Amino acid sequence: MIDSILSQATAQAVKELYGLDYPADKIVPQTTKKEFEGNETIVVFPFLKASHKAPAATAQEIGDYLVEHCDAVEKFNVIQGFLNITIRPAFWTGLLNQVADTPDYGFTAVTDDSQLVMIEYSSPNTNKPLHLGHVRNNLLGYSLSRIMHACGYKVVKTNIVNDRGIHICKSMLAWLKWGNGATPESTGKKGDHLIGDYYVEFDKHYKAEVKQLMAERGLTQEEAEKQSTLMAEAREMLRKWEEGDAEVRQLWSMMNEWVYAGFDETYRRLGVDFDKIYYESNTYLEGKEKVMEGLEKGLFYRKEDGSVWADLTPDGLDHKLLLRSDGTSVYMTQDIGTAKLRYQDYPIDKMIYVVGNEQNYHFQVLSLLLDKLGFKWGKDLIHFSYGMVELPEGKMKSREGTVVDADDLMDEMIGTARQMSDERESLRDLSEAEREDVLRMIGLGALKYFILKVDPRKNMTFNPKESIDFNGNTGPFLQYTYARIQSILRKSQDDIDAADISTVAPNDKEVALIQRLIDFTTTVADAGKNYSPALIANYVYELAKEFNQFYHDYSILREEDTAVRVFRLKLARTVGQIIKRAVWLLGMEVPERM
RNA sequence: GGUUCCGUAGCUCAGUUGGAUUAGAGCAACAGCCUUCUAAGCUGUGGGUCCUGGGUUCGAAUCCCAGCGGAAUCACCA
Repeated sequence: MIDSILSQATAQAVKELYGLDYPADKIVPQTTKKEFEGNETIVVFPFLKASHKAPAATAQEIGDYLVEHCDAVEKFNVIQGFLNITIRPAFWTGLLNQVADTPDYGFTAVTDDSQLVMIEYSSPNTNKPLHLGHVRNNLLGYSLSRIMHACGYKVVKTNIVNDRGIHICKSMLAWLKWGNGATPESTGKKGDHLIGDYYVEFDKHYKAEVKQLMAERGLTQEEAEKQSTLMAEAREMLRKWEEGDAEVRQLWSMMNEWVYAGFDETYRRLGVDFDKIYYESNTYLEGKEKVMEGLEKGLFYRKEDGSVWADLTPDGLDHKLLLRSDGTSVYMTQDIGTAKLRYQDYPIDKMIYVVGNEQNYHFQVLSLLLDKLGFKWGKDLIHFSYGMVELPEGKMKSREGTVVDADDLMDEMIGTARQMSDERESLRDLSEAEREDVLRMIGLGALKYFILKVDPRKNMTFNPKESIDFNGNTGPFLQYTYARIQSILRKSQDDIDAADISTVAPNDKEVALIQRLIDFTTTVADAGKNYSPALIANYVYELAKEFNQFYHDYSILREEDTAVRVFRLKLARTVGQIIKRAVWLLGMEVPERM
């Protein structure tokens, strides 16, 4: 808000002084560097062509104009082409009051006219439990949904569960062969882990069989894999499933239910949820119709063997298969089908797919195809593409047992939080349940922040041994800062909102904090525009750090001047409010004490 | 080979619409700070050819071109 005042005033100055129509929104004042006097800086280089004067002289003239015509400006100084403006103190306290009194500060309200954005994330397979890669996906998707909501969108969070296919049949087969009727109840295992175990079991036996075939009959690996009876059985099971074989379907339903129960628990612990869940078993046939429609319209073509293709060479891509020669659908066809159902269910304006960057090509193609097929949001669909999570040794391989399991990871994080808080006194007077809740927030906060602070596009390495830090640029640091602020407020005797702080002249550091609070608005907007939780994460860290550094040497509660004391308390409280709001956008919680 | 993305301190990362002599944090290392609001903190020291080379500009880690290095993808798999 101070920015827009200055932009407007400067635009007006340039217009009157030099007759230049320079758009106000192109003038972006920046916070002045610490080494220089002033609060906001305007760079005057863009105006030199109109002023026909040296940078310093131009800055001087604009500065004079601003002091005269703009209330907010107290004084200024000029260093070359940089106009450093000092804002009147009363303006800062006014701004602080404004932020403090706006409960939904930084957020845009959602109205009936708001656009609707659908965000797809998670999208697990039902043959194994969630791992670290899913965690990144889930946290990004969920945070994104909150950011979009804060930017004024109606948001529908959705999940497409890949509940059918050869991989599930492998688990089913292994369970039949070696399961001895094991259930989650009989084993005490979460359903998703139980199923995951049988998937691994299948792979073990399959590998052994292939190895044996190679040794006994001198086959190549490829030949041996083709002759594997286990794989043949799995395929047969898939065929039966597609036929609707009652027995297979029943087994399939039962095992999937176990998995869903397991997933639900993991999602609940992670703190993510969905508004609408689609199952691939319901959508995988839907796309066919759309493809046939496209074929009739001449958008696609059929080869002699009966397979259907899209020619995307005009768009710089390849030919893409849409229906196999036997008429069955492929991955792409399914996604078209899912899109069709979603479009029937919701008036979607914008669609975001949170899917790993290994599928960049897939979504490029999907976007073109949906556009051709007449989906209005097809062309602009957003593939929120994120990098892989790697271990120090390289990629995670579920078959080699090197995956970091989501449930184990959360347990570990909370365990570490417990260890670290054991010596702390601040939690002593809490009940057992309350303390557990705090530890949960801290452990998960560490995990969430660790993942979200990184630019999503980049691959990231996760070192399980060094695990996740609780010191420095971390979630617990933010939570700590918030908890400390709450502690200060608990101990203060002042009625913060009743006192008048308009007479207080904030010092440089206080001004810097207020400026940062105000920046929250633009940060949220930018995060929404760039789909970047990392932007929020880095903003809130800077805010918390600045607060900690500043308030560390301060004895706020012993400050004698009431107005100054209350001003500082109010500033602290507002910083706390903004931390809480910012962290909410990341799907994190803050404890009142820790 | 084609396409897309990435390359900043020993490590993990900020630096997104080009801006200020000295490019920032955290971790790790070293030196300090707990009878005063929470030490999951604060203060300080050391650590850099911003992958390389050109170009645009008053000004480039940021934009453009070329190259180098890494990742992903280019299936009648999902």
